[in-house]
Amino acid sequence: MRIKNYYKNLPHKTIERLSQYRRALFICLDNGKTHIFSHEIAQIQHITPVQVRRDLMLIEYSGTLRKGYNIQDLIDVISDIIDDKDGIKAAIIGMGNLGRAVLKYVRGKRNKLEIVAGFDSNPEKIGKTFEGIKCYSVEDLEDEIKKQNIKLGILSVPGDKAKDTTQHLVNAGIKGILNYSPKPVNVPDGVYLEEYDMITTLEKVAFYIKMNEEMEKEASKKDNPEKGKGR
Amino acid sequence: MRIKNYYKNLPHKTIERLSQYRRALFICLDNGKTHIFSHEIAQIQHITPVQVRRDLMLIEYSGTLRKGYNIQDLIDVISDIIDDKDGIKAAIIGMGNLGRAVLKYVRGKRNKLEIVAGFDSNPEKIGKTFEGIKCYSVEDLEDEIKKQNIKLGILSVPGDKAKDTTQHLVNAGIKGILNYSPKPVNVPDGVYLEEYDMITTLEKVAFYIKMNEEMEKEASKKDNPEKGKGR
DNA sequence: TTTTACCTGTTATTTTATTAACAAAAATTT
DNA sequence: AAATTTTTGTTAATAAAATAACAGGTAAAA
Ligand SMILES: NC(=O)c1ccc[n+]([C@@H]2O[C@H](COP(=O)([O-])OP(=O)(O)OC[C@H]3O[C@@H](n4cnc5c(N)ncnc54)[C@H](O)[C@@H]3O)[C@@H](O)[C@H]2O)c1
Ligand SMILES: NC(=O)c1ccc[n+]([C@@H]2O[C@H](COP(=O)([O-])OP(=O)(O)OC[C@H]3O[C@@H](n4cnc5c(N)ncnc54)[C@H](O)[C@@H]3O)[C@@H](O)[C@H]2O)c1
Repeated sequence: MRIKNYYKNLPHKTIERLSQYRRALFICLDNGKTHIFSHEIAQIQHITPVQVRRDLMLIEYSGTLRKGYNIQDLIDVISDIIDDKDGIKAAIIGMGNLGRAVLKYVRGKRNKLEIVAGFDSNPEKIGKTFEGIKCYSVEDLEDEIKKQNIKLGILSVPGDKAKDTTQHLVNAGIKGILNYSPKPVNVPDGVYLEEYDMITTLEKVAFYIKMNEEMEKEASKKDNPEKGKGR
Repeated sequence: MRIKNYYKNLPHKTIERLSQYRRALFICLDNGKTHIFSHEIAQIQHITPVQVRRDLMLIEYSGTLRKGYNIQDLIDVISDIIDDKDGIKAAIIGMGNLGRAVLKYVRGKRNKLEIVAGFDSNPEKIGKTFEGIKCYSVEDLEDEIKKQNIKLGILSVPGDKAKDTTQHLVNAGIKGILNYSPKPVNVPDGVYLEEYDMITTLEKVAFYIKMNEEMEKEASKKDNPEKGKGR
């Protein structure tokens, strides 16, 4: 029991990092490497080597002393943990700029996470194929989700449509939603929700830019104290 | 001193939430509301009312008992803290699907965070205008960044161009980078870096979908214990 | 062969973040 | 006018995450 399900107690942050490690490992593999040290992974991910080793300890993966971790092995172990054995099907609702950017980026990258359908309300888009996946009418949303057993919905519709669309997804029995629309939505218990807003990320970067600048200004005042006297 | 700079000690998570609160407050203001309770903000953001009140305590903003917080006031207070007084200019490097989606979304939404230029290597895009902003050649990147005093770079170029482009941004004296390219990049001290990968977010959602399902399966076994005996 | 340098894996400690508990005050009800 | 309800603001307690400390082992160097 413990052996089988230990990953259910993994910290949320570790789950995120495992996905990031795997991405980094794929890149390293492409570059012809076979082994990697914790400090190398750490450098790529901008974290500490201890953090990496601790995460790997939690998933009970061991490397070789002085040789590091076997990249392909580690990819397999991480995949075992974070991927669903049978794969999870996803759909994009709202095939605009963002929806298509997501589709293009994700499509074909992970074999256990497949985008199998798009939905839109615009007649010009309905029936068309984008990156090899078909765009359905939102009117068929509930039916298609059920029929194709789609569990994950990626929401990229305009803000004023977010609430209704979410309701349809929930009605269809969706299991998780990644909401990129500009309005927060609500889901019932049992549906996992994640929301992301680029403006928040941008504002965070802007805030720390401003803070760094102010701290530099203060530091230079200390070097020339006569300049920073008046108060 | 303490009064002037207290926000430098705000937790990182609080900074993120302040941006999210402000977004929610804008929406409420649009809906004609003037006041809001902590539990209402909490409900929108899927967090607890205590979290909200604690954040507001940290920024020393007080509401009115039994009336809640004045929305416009609170927006102003948050803006004072997270916005730069003189505004921060940003540029998008890589005007593809993603770059244009970002541009379209962010453009004009925040008056202290302005996207003022795009850059691309594709001759068909260079010189064109998207959403009212001009697309320059990457060859002019360093010059334009310096000339226009652009401090924030949004990276949405293909992965194999990420490293070089970052170097150019750093050379030009950029202060912060938001990297959406599929390869992690490195920056020197003093440059604030944030990276975001949709696949990581998707994989996280997929992981918790899988976990929820397995937990439900186990729970139903407990209800029909005879079914789940064999080990 | 001994020493040194270099990594891993784990436990202990510290820091950061969240939640709980509760006092105080204003509006509302009885 | 007393009691009740509702909501804020703050301190105290808990939980989650990150970092530090270090033991132990292996390869390479001396
Ligand atoms: N969260 C973020 O970081 C972020 C970033 C960029 C854009 N956005 C937001 O995401 C949304 C999509 O952005 P975009 O640039 O692709 O916009 P867009 O206008 O290009 O695309 C929206 C698409 O949704 C379709 N649509 C409209 N109503 C619909 C409905 N009821 N059901 C299904 N489809 C419907 C439209 O036909 C269109 O194709 C916008 O609301 C935008 O504000 C969010
Ligand atoms: N992090 C994420 O969540 C995420 C999501 C979607 C896409 N992506 C990635 O972001 C990048 C952009 O995605 P997209 O869908 O817009 O791709 P795209 O191909 O539509 O856009 C890339 C743009 O970059 C331009 N470009 C190429 N080399 C350049 C250079 N040296 N300097 C400046 N511009 C250059 C191209 O001309 C093109 O306009 C891709 O690498 C994609 O994999 C990341």
